[in-house]
Amino acid sequence: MNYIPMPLSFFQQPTLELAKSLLGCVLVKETEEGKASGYIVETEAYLGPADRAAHSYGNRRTKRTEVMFHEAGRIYTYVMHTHCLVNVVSGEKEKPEAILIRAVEPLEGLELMERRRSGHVKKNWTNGPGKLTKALGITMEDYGGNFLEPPLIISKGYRPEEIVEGKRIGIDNTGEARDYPWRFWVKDNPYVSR
DNA sequence: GTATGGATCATCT
DNA sequence: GATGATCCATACG
Repeated sequence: MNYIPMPLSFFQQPTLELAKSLLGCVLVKETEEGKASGYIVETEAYLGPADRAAHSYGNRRTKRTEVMFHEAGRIYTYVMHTHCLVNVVSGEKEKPEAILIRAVEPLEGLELMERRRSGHVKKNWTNGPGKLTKALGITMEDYGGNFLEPPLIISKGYRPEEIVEGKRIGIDNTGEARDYPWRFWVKDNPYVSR
């Protein structure tokens, strides 16, 4: 299968628009073991300065959040407990906004994913932000790169029939930011988390 | 089906 | 030393 990276202009949409546009696109990771990919079916937006739940709240700029201050299309990976999460950097330069990829639907490299997620049924390979990174082989080594060229790219996929929006997940002590409807997913897709 | 607690580590105070 | 943008196993209804 041949993948065509989305153009830079695709990533330059407003963050909430991009979060919706990413649904149905294909996330592809190439490693020495082979290629693995999946359709993006769930995303979550983090709008820097105004978002108490974001790492970049109040323009907090540290070694970790640095890449969010760069141009759209860059890769922001982050280690949470025992897992690695992956984000698409959006917004203009100096605007620390990003979109968390929460779930994908397995497409290519099924045997590879099955090995990486051994002991689980297919549905549980990629239906969560920490799971899909493991299934696709995404690590902190991808931090700071961009989605326009290998080994990690976002490619054109399909156009979802219906997109649903709702409150974010996994945020409970961050005040009102918890209730912002900044989570998007493809309606009725079985790989969406929860 | 829901609820709870432990794992385990980079990052920040 | 404290804190999580999580996952998984276990317990219970």
